[in-house]
Amino acid sequence: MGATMKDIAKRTGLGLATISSYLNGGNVREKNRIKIEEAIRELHFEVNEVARGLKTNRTKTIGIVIPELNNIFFAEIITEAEDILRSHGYATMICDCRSDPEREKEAVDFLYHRRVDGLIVMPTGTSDPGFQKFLRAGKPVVMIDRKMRDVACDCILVDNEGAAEDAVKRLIQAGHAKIGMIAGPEDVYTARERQRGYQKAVQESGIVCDDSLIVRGNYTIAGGAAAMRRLREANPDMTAVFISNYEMTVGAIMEINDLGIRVPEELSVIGFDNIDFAKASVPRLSIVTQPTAKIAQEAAETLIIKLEGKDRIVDAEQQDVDGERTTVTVTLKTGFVEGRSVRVLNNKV
Amino acid sequence: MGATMKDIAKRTGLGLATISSYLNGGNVREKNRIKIEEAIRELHFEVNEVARGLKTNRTKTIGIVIPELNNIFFAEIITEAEDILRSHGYATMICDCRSDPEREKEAVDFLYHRRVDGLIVMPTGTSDPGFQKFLRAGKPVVMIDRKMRDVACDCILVDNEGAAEDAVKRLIQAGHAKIGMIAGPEDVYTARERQRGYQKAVQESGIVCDDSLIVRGNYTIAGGAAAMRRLREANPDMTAVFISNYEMTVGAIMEINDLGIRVPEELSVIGFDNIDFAKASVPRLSIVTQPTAKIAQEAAETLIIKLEGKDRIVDAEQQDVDGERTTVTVTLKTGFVEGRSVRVLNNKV
DNA sequence: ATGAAAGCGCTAACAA
DNA sequence: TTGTTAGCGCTTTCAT
Repeated sequence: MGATMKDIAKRTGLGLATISSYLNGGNVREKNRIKIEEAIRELHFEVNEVARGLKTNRTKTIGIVIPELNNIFFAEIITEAEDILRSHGYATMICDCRSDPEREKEAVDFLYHRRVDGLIVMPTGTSDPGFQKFLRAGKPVVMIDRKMRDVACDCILVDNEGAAEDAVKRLIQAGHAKIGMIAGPEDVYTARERQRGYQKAVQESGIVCDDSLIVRGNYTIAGGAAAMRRLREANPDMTAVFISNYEMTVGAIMEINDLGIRVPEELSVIGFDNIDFAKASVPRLSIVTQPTAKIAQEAAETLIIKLEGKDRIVDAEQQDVDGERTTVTVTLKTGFVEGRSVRVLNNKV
Repeated sequence: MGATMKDIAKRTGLGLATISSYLNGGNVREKNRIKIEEAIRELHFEVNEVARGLKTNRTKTIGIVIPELNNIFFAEIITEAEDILRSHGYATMICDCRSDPEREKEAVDFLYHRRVDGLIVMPTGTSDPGFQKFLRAGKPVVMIDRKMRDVACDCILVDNEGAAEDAVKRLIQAGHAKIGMIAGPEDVYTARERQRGYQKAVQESGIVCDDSLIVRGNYTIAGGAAAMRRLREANPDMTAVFISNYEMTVGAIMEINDLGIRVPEELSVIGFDNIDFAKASVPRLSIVTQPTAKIAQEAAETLIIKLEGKDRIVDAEQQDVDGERTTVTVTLKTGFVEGRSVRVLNNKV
């Protein structure tokens, strides 16, 4: 349908190589450059990336594998990453594996067949769903939000433990001694980290440390609401609660409203993610925020550097010899947005 | 790196065509089939889709263009569509244009260059960002959630007007006469439709129809909260409110809680989308639901049928002569999930 | 700086 | 059924 380089060559009377050179930023005589540009315009020529990909063995396409697309935190990262990659000429193929390791394997395999140049992933399962295959083929893999010990690749992490620890310490500093936590699923990496942060803060401060103060939700709105209720039932005298993801924060707040508990007079609350929700809450919620844009940016750039850097063409053998390539692990700091949901107990507000 | 068909041919002593035939479901002698399969296994052969795409001029890739990825309604549809398409062997390239017509154009152009086989889009702008180019090239475009008069393609819509009308009529039937609406931005197609539904219901019933009863939010949580406040201020005697998207529903509910308004005793509420939120609300919220999975399914299937159907190879000329191809417009019914947020005024509860 | 020609991995005539 | 061959549109030596 569309015009090809051949057409441009014919039209301009130049050789194929010259056109190719022009297209790839090579040196072309001024006179010819003009002719070529004219022909391109007239013939509506557009490079066929597919053919180019076949030849160069690079598709200029990045695969993205995530647990859930309909989760604001993930969606925000993806949106941003896609934007950056596209501005560098890379297309993205997104695969939502619905937190299912089986589907995750399929997705990775699918992307491998599609010959994507690299991968950005937020792993779901515990064992490698096929990332090694990419690495062995010299294709970069960047892991987000989570690390896997048996896959040596770049990682962009968030200091989840530190974030939780910091949040809980703020509560402690404000004079709270009986602090509940709505934790996430045990099999989720970040959930474990956040819980560890809570425990660290609690233990270091020597305040009440009771198992009944930690209730596990499943990262959903309903789960957060149920957890809040159980937490309150088991600990009527609890003065503060830390909720460890967005959906559960929404659920917990709804439950708090329903129980008629006043925030922060009767209960202090620190939530997670989503500043929009925090701002709309009354009183405005204090929350831990994750640097989604920064995560995406780091991930995309790490990938692009590996992709375009001079060490791009790496021998599969050589990597095996090395045992591991130079990989980077970036741990980003979380933020904290102060609201009015934490009551200061030990001195006047 | 990977083995090619040639390698398989050499290994088995067969010709290239036989291998190709096997790969594409052709008839191959049992004996050879086994040999081929063995060779494929041993050599870890995998079809190079890029090469195949070059030859067949089909990339087995679908482009998706949406206004916002971090919007649950869109994300749910995309997730589902991606899943279906992938199960049919199609990869999806998703472009988030952030509700910006300019970016939308870029995205469509980008996907065109990438030679995607078809498009699923939820248009943002008012003028064609380049869909015609696809249609002229014989590539199907399926529009979701919205129609554009100057682009003749398949459309999967939701009966927004009917949904709003139905919701408001439920309130009227329950005896409410002063019903507020939190409407969406004026330049959003679905927002206008929902507003029209409200107006229709109100007018037909001859109840109070005051401009101050419609307040426009911007489809965000904060916008919903602000709108709720204004609505209440302007109409202290309003007994019911209809909120026309999910984010604003969250915001409105928060504001209602903050103002200490009891639902449904003092105010009846009908929200939109997201059943999770509705369920976790206390009292459980009555909401209009959109059939996201069904939308995705219809869109994906419509596309696949066009793609694989016999009328696939359509002449550009012929289409122009026809003026328009056979296009389908499907309008899906919305659902309604009954909660406990609507008070019945005219008789006992 | 430019041209000629080979070939990336596959499909699809056409022959056998 | 199977093999031979000619491209798909591009990049990339290697000459010129």
